[in-house]
Amino acid sequence: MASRTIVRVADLRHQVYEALKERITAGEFPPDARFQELSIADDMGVSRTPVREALAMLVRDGLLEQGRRGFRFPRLSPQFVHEVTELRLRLEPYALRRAVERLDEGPRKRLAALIRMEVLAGDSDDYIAAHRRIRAAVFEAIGNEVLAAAIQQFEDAIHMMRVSTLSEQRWRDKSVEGHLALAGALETGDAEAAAQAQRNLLSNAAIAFIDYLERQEASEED
Amino acid sequence: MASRTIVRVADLRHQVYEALKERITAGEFPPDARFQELSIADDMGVSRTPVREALAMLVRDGLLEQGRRGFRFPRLSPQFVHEVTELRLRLEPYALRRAVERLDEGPRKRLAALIRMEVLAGDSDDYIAAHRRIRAAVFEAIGNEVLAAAIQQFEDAIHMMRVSTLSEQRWRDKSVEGHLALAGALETGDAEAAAQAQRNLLSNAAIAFIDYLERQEASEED
DNA sequence: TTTGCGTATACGGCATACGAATGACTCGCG
DNA sequence: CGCGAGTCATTCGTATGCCGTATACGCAAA
Repeated sequence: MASRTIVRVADLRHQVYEALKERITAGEFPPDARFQELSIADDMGVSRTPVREALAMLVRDGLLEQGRRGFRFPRLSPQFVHEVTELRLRLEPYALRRAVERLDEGPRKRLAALIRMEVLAGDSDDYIAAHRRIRAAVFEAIGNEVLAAAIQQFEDAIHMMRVSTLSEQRWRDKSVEGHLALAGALETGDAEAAAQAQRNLLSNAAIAFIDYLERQEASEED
Repeated sequence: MASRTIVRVADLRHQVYEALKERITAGEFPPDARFQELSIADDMGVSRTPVREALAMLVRDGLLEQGRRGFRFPRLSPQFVHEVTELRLRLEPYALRRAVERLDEGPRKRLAALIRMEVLAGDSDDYIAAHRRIRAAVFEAIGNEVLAAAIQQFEDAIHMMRVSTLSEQRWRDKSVEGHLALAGALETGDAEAAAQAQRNLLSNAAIAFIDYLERQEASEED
């Protein structure tokens, strides 16, 4: 008898969590979508219990917020964007500096090569996915899990912003440019240049999203 | 009929959460305590459901961790302490600088006065509680909720460390000294001095807890 | 005495049922 | 025709039961 691979299936709540998260970050839901325990449970063929717990996890991630009745998307205000950007500007350039100082030449060049490769991604969706992989690789290189966790605490909310901005070629170009600068700094081992490259990436991201929000608002009041 | 005061009772899960959190941060449980849904539910006279959700929230706070079976206290390793300290050193002095720059003279002096008052707290427990109130006041003064959230993400775990160290007079003295320096900087509006005072507080806290861990370890292998 | 296996029990994950509260809708009155 | 009160549908919060599995304990054999 052939030995069967034992598959340890994840908890239902985690499966529901992953499924919802994927659909949300893929932009499948309109901004005013409502998330109800029962309808999700029926859709997925599970009971409300794991759905409930999955929704609670998504709230923790900042991807949803809980009103009196049901769950909605949180409103991404310019205020929030500014506050997140201030935090990111405080942590991410520092993280890059630390990573460069900490990595040996080999891993450092490998990381740079990864960035150069990922950045070639074709369309918008590919690019956004590549963006995530780059960030994951970079922040793993910090060697400080707590710091990485602090940075990634708002990663999902930030991801939602990216979806809105990186679909435009011009912002994608800016982003590629910034990442190439980052890759260059990693190759040469220039910590300060890496930090500066990250600062530029962050500034551009904030500008792009604020711009998006403003146009959004303008088109709403017609 | 006399108009009845409307009391909005919080959800059971939040009540359970608060109750457990209070007991945990008060140090009522031994380090190897096990947290089981059923026994807690029986103790509090509720069902397992709200207890389940409360425990999940405590995990999110880093106060507990979930093994295959039940919930335990996470192990606070020196590694973790160093990582948290690195993050705090990155954020908190900056937050103080920002707060000083942002506050007008009135609120700034009120904050300083609050610190001077709280710091007089008598015994260890009072002092730890006062410590929390000071931090809450300071970080509210930043005016950046996201940044405050990032700082307070590990607040509960840090609180557990404080309980271990501030019970000793010598560390409490160091802490009072640091807070007085901070209050002085707030009064004069010296942002850089405030940041420096916070750096000192953090360094001492880390040294104190590492020292505690080492003695802990030494006394375990007897 | 120790190691390994088998069984018992305890505990957590999920489903489901029930009650309560909220929000929507309708009907009636101004 | 508009506004308000009452009713009804929805949906969340909590309780509880069942099931699968992890852990612990005891017994037997080496």
